[in-house]
Amino acid sequence: MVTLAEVAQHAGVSASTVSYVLSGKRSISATTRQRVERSIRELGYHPNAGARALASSKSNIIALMVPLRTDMYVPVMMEIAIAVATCARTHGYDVLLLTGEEGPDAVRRVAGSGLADGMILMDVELDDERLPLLRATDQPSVLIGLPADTTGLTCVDLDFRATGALCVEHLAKQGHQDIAVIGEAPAVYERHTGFAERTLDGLRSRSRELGVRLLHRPCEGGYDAMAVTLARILDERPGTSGIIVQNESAVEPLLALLRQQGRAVPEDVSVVAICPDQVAMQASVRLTSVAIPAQEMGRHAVEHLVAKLEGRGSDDVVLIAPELTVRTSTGPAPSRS
Amino acid sequence: MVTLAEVAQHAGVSASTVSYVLSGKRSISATTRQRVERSIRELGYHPNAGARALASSKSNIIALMVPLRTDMYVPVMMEIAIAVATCARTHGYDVLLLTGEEGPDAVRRVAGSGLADGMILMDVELDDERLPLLRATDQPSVLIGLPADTTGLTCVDLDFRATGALCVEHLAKQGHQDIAVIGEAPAVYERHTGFAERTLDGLRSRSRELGVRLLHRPCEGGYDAMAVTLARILDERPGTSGIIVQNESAVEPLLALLRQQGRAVPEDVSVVAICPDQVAMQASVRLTSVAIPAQEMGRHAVEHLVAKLEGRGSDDVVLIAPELTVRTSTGPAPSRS
DNA sequence: ATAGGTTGTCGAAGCGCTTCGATACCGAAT
DNA sequence: ATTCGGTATCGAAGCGCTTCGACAACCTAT
Repeated sequence: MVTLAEVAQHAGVSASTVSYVLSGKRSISATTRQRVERSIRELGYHPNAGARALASSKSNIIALMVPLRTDMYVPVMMEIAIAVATCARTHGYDVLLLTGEEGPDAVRRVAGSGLADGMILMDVELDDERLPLLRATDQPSVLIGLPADTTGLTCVDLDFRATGALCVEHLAKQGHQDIAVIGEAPAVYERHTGFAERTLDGLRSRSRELGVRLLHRPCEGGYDAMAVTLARILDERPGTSGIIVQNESAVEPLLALLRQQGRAVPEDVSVVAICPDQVAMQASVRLTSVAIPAQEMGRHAVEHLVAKLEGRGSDDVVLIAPELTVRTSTGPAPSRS
Repeated sequence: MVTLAEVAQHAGVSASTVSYVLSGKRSISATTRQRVERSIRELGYHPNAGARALASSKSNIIALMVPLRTDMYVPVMMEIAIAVATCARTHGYDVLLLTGEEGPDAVRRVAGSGLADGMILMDVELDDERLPLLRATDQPSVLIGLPADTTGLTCVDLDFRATGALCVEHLAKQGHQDIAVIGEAPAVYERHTGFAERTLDGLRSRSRELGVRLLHRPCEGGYDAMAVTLARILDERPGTSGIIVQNESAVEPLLALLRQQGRAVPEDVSVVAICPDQVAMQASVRLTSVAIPAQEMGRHAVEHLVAKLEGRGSDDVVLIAPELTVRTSTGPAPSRS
């Protein structure tokens, strides 16, 4: 293992000079710099992470806390995680993967040990138990998701309220009067995951404004649960001509069931999904959808955190504006006959 | 930030004593130990990761390199990653998330900087460019997946050869004579991802042994591609009564298409999937399947790596035996009429 | 009673790096 | 000629921890 001292000796300079060449924190003459850089290359030098962390009290590591559950939004979570890792690297940071399992303890451990310079939390609940700790330790952090109380916190999320509104608007504009919403599993609403409630809020208030009827039903996802949910919806509101789905694992079952019942999409029923673009495009019908911008969220989170770590950050809430992409699953409402 | 020295002072002992209490590397009297532990608790002491890494030249971090692609086996990858993180924690290790993006450079960087004590590589290709480096730097590592040449490497994977054989066996035993295999996307075979070829190998040799006809077709996944692939298969082998799918994103489209064509599962066609249990159970038909044991693979990988790091490891290849779970998508072959 | 072995504790020497003066040199301004 | 502000470099002091050798204090077998 090559050390700074060896590089210094090889280049005929002092250790501190090499360090300054590396960090650029003091001016170094061009000739010296080149000599040092050459030695670094020739010896294949890599600075030792531990020593660096100790001396500078910065680890250049960002901790990313992902939910332990693997039963929901898996592709989204994965995409965010990868975006975070990739983006962090471009800023010179590595990413430490923490699972939700340890819960608040992980926050304590990471903050206490100086393992990471800051952390990004995913799957934040409305009243998350990690938040008090985060505030108390003033650990630089960014949340992906929106808790109930955001004071003193930096958050990034899709504007789910606007997302809901946008979906209703799109359908209403096409003349749909009776709209059904197939939501996440009941457990999600019970856990108060925020995004689900905000979406619902947007859906409801916009439909009220536009004077369309809205029926919301949570759904476990999967074929059987979807069958039951859909039957109930059509029973209660036979005139339903627009459906909004916010549940990845309900999308394909829904389409299969509609097909099976002889309801054509979009001639008889229009479907709007809130899901990653990939899901919308891979489905058996190209779905009109509002994308969940996983990459963008990951990138934003990292950039905000890095800004904080460099002292130019601020606490604020970034809501990404939703974008609705029209594909072939929505069209004008069938004329009422 | 509380330091070791402060704990020592508070407990009225020397710093080294505290260190030995923490590490257990030398015997400490019960009374002293308790006094120290109390001080640690009272002061809320957390050892500094950087200092520890520097002094002991062990970071207690495992690097996990995940593929950058988010278009394949996402749930499996995620599950493995989470299993790795969770299991690593039980052994006192944290996990550093590296994306495939940096490629071999990441190996160099991590090995050189002492950032991680060892690494786990996912999505290993038959002739992976990271392998030479791994061998050269004798970086402790474990691969998830099987490269062409495993000398000097430790690998963990599902025994895909046996998996293929098992699927054929199950169908053959039920009297199916004409079996179709819907495989991964052509790109996967071109990339020589190993597992696909090994599965195919198992499928082919077992079907030869059992005297059943086998037709293998790669498939992009998604509804449209599946429609084309299925049509071709049924055109070429109208008598096909058993289908084996190894492609998560083809499963649901396949079932939808069969339903649409009036082919009942399992009365007319039996379907066996090679996929995570969750996919098999959430599908519109409970699928008979061979599970991809993501958790187990992650756990194995960590345990092997930890063993290596503690000096009791050995280079070997662990192939996890496949298990076929019979659900409701397979049954006796329809009588030939 | 003495040598020999345990057991429990301490002090000090680093691990490889960053960073803060201090120093030496240069040209420009007085 | 002297002073001043810059620039380029060095030396040394730590960062917080681990670990090794030393050393008391004690127990046991002779």
